[in-house]
Amino acid sequence: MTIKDIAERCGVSVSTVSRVLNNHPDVSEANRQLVLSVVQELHYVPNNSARDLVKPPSDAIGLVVRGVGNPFFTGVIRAIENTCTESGYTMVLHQIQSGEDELRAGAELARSKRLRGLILLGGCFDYTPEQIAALDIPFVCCTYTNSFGTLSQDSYSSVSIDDQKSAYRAVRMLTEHGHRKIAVILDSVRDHSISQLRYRGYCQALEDCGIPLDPGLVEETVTFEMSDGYIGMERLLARQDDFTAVFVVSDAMAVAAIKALHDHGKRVPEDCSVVAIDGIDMSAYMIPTLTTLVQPQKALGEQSVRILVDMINGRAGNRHLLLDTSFRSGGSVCAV
Amino acid sequence: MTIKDIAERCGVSVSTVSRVLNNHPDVSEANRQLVLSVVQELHYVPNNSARDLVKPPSDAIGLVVRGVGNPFFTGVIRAIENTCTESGYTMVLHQIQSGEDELRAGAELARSKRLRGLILLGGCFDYTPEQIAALDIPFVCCTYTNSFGTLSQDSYSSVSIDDQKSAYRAVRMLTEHGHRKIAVILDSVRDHSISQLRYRGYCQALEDCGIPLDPGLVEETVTFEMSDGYIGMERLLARQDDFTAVFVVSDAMAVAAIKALHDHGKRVPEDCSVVAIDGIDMSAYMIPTLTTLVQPQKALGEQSVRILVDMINGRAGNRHLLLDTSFRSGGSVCAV
DNA sequence: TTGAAAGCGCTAACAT
DNA sequence: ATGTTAGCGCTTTCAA
Repeated sequence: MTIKDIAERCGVSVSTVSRVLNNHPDVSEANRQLVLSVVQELHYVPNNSARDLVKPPSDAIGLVVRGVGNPFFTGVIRAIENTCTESGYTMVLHQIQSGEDELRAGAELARSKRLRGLILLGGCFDYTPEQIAALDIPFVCCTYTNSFGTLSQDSYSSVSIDDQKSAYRAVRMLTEHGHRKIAVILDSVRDHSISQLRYRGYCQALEDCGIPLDPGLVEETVTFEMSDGYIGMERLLARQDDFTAVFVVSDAMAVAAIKALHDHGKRVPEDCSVVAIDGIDMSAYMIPTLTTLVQPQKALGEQSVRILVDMINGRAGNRHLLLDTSFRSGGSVCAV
Repeated sequence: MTIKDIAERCGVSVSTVSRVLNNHPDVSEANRQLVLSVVQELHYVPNNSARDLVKPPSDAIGLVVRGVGNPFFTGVIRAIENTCTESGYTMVLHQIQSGEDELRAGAELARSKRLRGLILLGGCFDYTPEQIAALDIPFVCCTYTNSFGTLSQDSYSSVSIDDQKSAYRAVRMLTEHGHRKIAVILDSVRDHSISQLRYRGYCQALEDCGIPLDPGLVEETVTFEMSDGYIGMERLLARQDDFTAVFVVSDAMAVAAIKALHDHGKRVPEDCSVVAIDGIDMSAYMIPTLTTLVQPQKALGEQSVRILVDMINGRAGNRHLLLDTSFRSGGSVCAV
């Protein structure tokens, strides 16, 4: 079932059919109706691959996401979608697996869909110049930067928070509440991940307060999943339970950690204060509300699109935006 | 940068380049290496649209999702992805907006990607035969059925729970705990949505228990968002607060409703019991744990793929699977 | 082992 | 207003 079948059935040429399908003006009303009715009747659906192949660069912006299910991404994706639409662009979302290479995926998407620009969500922190060489359209790293890579600042754009600083703030907030025994839960501290950056902030805060780093209070989990937040806390408690506060690398894991504390007879915040970073919707509905440093999801998405659109239009080059987290004071933290 | 550029640069024909790119055996090792190195050097990336256009039906299964951010979908998507891979198929995820037509999107995806089958997640409950006519590949509705439509059973497949029955079970569980004043929070009860089905179960349960339906206890929200769970509960409380239990249409909204109860000085479950349907990850980490009827996310995804694969292989025709929800007893419900 | 050429479905000149 | 035709980038016969 192609445009040709429709044309034959109507007794017109493929161009006429194409014109009708694309709302071109130069078609007689009679033919327009005829084509439309046959399209209906035969249940014709266009082949977008063929269209993509032949159409000039559309006004499409690609969004490559690793893990659409990540609750923190939800708000960011929505903001990106809305801002794209407002700016007259179409967003094409492409989800990739944990093992996949987002740059490769992005490059393929760019070619196929003739994208004008690309936004990467949940990518790696350590690109090399060769890796991004295949990308011949502007792109922006959303919610992360090339902290561990060798990219020059002017070869890519990014919109993110300062992860190390935010973690620092979170932990300092705890020390200001008199906490000295502060545990931390995160996934690997040495794989160039977001955890590594946030761990740095944790260490820095302790150091600035003259608190020695206690390896027994550092819990490294296998994954970033909620379940590992729970397990991590259990392992922490099994090892030593004299900490009065814990900094968890993400809201989701913090929620699970709080549950683990509760299940082991510890009250939050009386027996243990909990602070995290992210500010996902759900954590605001916890009882007590999770105290956390909220990433500006909406702004992260919006600014990513704005920077990209500016680049597409040649109005500006690569830029890097470091957005501030906002402190959401919940009930999960109290003074010692 | 096309395959032609590579060919010219290498001094070979496009066919040779294509062979290398597709790992065909009949290429001399020398040429293979040459092509590969030039591909590297020029950062060539293939155009998938052109590939899709010319390749025979791949082993790809399409997944059209309305709202990837929906936490309930997360587990289902993961199961679908895993089962596709296990079965030797590739999953292609396509996210659509609330206003978009999932059947149309599915049909386009099917043509473009030469899909073998389609899975719809979060679609409408009221298709007509004409609407599905454009779909010339097998498809299965995942987590919903055509309850309000006019499709014949053998014209489509589905894997879902019995929403009405599950709601009935949830409410009966409350009545068995002695509750008579039972409120309900859901989005529109008359838009052919999942809420309408679950509302029916609620009404049926009340009727079977001889409890008259009190319109003041029925709270219809505008959206399915968490925030509306909170607002819904507030409106309910403002209207009359003598109910001892509430049935909420989804876990996410229930979590928010519990927060609203708490913020208004009501304890859960002592002052008000709460039960929901879904069983998202997060609700298991609530304090108290949310009592809910858990949808078998993994099975929903797995079975959808199995049915689809059976159809693709001609091993079976359209089927309908009604999976059971499992009761998760949390701490959000107690006897009057 | 290689290359030439047809054609996938579609759009957009260009011609009429 | 309509038809003819040349590609878009790629894979795959078919010949050599």
